[in-house]
Amino acid sequence: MRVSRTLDPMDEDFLRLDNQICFSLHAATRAFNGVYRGALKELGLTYPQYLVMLVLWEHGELPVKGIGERLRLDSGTLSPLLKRLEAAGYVERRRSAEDERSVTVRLTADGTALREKALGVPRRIAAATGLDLAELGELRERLHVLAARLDGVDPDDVAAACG
Amino acid sequence: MRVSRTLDPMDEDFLRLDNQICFSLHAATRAFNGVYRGALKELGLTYPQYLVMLVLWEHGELPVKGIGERLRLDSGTLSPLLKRLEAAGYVERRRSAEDERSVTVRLTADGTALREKALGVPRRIAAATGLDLAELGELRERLHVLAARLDGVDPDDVAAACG
DNA sequence: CGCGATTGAGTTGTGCACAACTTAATCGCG
DNA sequence: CGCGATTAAGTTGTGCACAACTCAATCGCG
Repeated sequence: MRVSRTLDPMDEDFLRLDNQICFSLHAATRAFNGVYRGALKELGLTYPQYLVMLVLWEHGELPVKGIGERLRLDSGTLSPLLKRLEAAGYVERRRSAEDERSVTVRLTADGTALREKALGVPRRIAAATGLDLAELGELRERLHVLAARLDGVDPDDVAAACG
Repeated sequence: MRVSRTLDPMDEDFLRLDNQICFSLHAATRAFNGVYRGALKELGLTYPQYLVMLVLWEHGELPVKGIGERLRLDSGTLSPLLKRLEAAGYVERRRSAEDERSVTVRLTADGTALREKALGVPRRIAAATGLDLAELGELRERLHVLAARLDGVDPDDVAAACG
């Protein structure tokens, strides 16, 4: 009963298009990472570390779980990353008093001060894209919708249909 | 002399927008990866391995360098990845006769056969995005332009302007 | 209250990305 | 031809993403 699907000549086109789309996304992300890498080197931050700092600059202080919710990252990724940010002197981690399971991450003076040096980064990145603010905003919106849609997909659905 | 730049109130807006854009791109890529992960599990492939297989299904046989050029990946990434694809029985690697520096990667019978099972994947992914072919094509084009633009940027330019 | 279920953080193991490096083969210029 | 420069692949080391797991603290229901 699934023969009609796997023999569909459209699938050939999909495979070709897929080649281009998934590669484009992959390549765009890595290109972005590369440009950020250059911009962030002087701050001593990697790109994911910069994301965490952005969140902390906005919220001041958050539990690890709160950072993870905002960046969709789990403790397996955040724990070592935060340990490195702490070693760099940009954040402090302290066990919460109310809930001993929770760890609160707070900016140090150095971490707060780093924001001043980071202010120039986004403008430079935006310039490198060659897009104006409106176009960047639209791209952001599209990617946001796409990510939300994909995050809502049941993995088993996709797996089941591709067996 | 750079005070006039770092005090520009626009930089505050850029930092906020940047927060959203770079996060959106990051999140979209990881969401895509997640959906592919589910779809590719039954094929025994990771997403980057799938990209390599797509290239090989199209070209049949390529030197490592040729794969790297098409996917913008270096030997540090490809060598171990190809070793795993070889261990899985999907490709063969053989030292080129004409140029002993080069290694030719070729599909095995299993690797070629795997394409049939992969044909159903992209359709399923496309469905998960909720976008039609035209929209996907447009997204691909935008990302392609963006990546090309960012790849062309001199890293030192960006670094210099963010000191 | 007491105990099983849940939750938050961390650890371990695998794979990818990339920088910096090594090694061996080829190229090309004098 | 000979030798320094370049090139292809591979290795090493760091950091991220994620799955699967541990452990301790908290929750919540009987």
